[in-house]
Amino acid sequence: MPTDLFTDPDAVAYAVMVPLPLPGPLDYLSAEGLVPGDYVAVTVSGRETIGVVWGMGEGGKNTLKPVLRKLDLPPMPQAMRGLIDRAARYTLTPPGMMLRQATRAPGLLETERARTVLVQGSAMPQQMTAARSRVMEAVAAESGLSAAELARAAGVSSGVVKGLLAAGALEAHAAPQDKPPPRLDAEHRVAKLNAEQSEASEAMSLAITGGAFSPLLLDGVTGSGKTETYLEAVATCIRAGRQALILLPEIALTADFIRRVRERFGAPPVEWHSGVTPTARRRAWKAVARGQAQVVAGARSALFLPFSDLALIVVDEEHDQSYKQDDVVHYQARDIAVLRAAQEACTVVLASATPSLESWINAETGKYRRLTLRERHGPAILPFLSAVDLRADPPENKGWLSPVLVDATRDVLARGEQALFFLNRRGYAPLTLCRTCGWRAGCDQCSAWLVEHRARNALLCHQCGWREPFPKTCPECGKEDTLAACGPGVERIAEEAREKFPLACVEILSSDQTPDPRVLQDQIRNIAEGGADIIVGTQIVAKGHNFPLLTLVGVVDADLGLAGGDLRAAERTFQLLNQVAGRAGRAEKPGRAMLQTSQPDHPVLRAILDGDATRFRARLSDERQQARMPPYTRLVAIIVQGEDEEKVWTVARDLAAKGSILTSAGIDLFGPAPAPYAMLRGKHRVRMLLRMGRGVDHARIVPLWRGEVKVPSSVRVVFDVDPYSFL
DNA sequence: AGCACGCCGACT
DNA sequence: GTCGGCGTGCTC
Repeated sequence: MPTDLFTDPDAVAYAVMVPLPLPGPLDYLSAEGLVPGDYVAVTVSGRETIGVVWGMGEGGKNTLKPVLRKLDLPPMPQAMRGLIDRAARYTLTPPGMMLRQATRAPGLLETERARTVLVQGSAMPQQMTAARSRVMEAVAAESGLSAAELARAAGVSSGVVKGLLAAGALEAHAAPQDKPPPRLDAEHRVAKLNAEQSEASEAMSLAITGGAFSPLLLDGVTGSGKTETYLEAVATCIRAGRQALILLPEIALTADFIRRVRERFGAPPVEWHSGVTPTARRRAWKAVARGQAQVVAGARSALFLPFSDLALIVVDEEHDQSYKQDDVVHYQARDIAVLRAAQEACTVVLASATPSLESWINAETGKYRRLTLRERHGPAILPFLSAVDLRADPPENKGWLSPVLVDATRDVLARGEQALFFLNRRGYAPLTLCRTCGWRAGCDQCSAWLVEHRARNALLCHQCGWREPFPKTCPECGKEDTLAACGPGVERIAEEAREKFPLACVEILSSDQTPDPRVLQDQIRNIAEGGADIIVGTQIVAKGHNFPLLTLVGVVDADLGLAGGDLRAAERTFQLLNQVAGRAGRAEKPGRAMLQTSQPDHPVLRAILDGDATRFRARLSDERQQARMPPYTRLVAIIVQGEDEEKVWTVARDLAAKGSILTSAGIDLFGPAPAPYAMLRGKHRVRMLLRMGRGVDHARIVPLWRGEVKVPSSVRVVFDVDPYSFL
């Protein structure tokens, strides 16, 4: 790097985006003739960071710092830079934080070590022994192997390889250290599709080869074979030599799914999720950037991988809540997937048995093309659904399982089949109180009750993770044996199940049973294979796994999700209960699902029982339109938070005082009001909500408004565009 | 996001 | 008299 860069006639200023929460790119000097998309190393406040050239900078300044070096990585394509700009603008996030999502791989700044690989040489060996010809076959079959790997692949000693190298039959070459992922074969095992599936898969393939932005909604009932249908579209991408991305909710990214891809294409996809090790992460990122990764199966963060030639994005279980990221950056991966497909001019398939209202409306209005799978694959039929009216059939004293459900369970167990009791509530009891003085166990740091986990003899805060031993006496009045558990969690239902069915093996399936997802997978597999008679589970049982012996699902409290009055409560309950009910009878045996409820006439429960999803969504859609709610309008949720309650309220009130900026632009402002969790992890939280027509340019108005108020750094104002959580 | 600079409490 | 708490402000 020349020290006289300021006087170098070739030195040019470049705008470089860095992965930091800055309002825009920073300017640096370089004489290397960089182009937009080039990855570079720069210093920010004295620290070396990765950056991406975003455009030309403002020249003429003598104070600019130099670009340290250009990195040896394929440049970030224009489509990806466009995605980052647009996603940042829409979500009211600094663009650098979006870039951060796209550069989250270790070792990008380091120069990659070379490794020596062997290729076929020009000379022929004088003597061709059996061992030697095996080596030559192996080198022809798979390229990019080191000497040791080649010897292994051919089943010979390293001496044979060395001999061939000396004879010139093999030649050594320098290659990047990271081996490309195994090749997938589109013809490995082509699936036999039924008429409906073929039609859908052909429509997808046509869209892919068409080379234009095509959003598709694959609406297929549980068990209709959505996965094998879209995998045929993935095959089309592979045949075209292009790339495909399959997004799954983190929890559905299991060995089971990877196995299906391997069976179809003869090799596994590149994986990208929180469980991937740093080395594998670096390899995956580079393989994607170099166009070597043909198929990536990943969680929502995989959307920000630097694909060089993306032809298809599949968003499986597109309705799933976990696509909404709500930590550092707030975004809805399903929406970003559509945005990315628009940038790449490629196909995006949103697949679900219970599509989200947003996607359903987009299909109704023709924005998305709908592909429907109505037939359930194979012999399995949809479960028989019924409501148990808890007012007419109440559980006996101190229980939560009604006699009707208990009887049905007895029949199922007598046939050697499995029953599942579903309750979306971890722990033993959601509330503990003292019968003498009325004390309730609450978290000091959050406005939430502590949940009793009896197996661990502890009280836990489900918001911040606080844990304390279960008290022997009441902390308030000091009396013994006065603490009462109120309401059920899965542990308590399991206890009741063990009392009612002492001979049955009862297992709890809940995310907190084990911290290791692999152990959990093993546990699920063991249970699915008959390791339990009765399963008591939270919503993790709803996601993807097959339980072939399961023929009865009892939903302990079908009303649970309906309370709380949040926008999507009805929709979410509908999706969850539908999926849980769909767990029953997936193999040869017909199943039934019983929903315990005290409001059997509630429209959501009626819709589930009738199985008429279309009418349900039409009704929901009307309601939203009447109430001027999404997707007919856009919401922006705002949380003002900080440790100092007074400062938090001052900021909130100052923002509200400048509300005329919003109202004159056609934006309604609600609040400020204390958030439902008014305190979380020791931070006070005040909420505001903005509502506007879909045509309002929130990305222009909202920052303008926010800029009018001076916010001390001890208070944070967090924006959540299209919020899902209202806590 | 890090990180350095800057004013007010309990200590060798 | 100092060491250090984290509030505030900056990064081309």
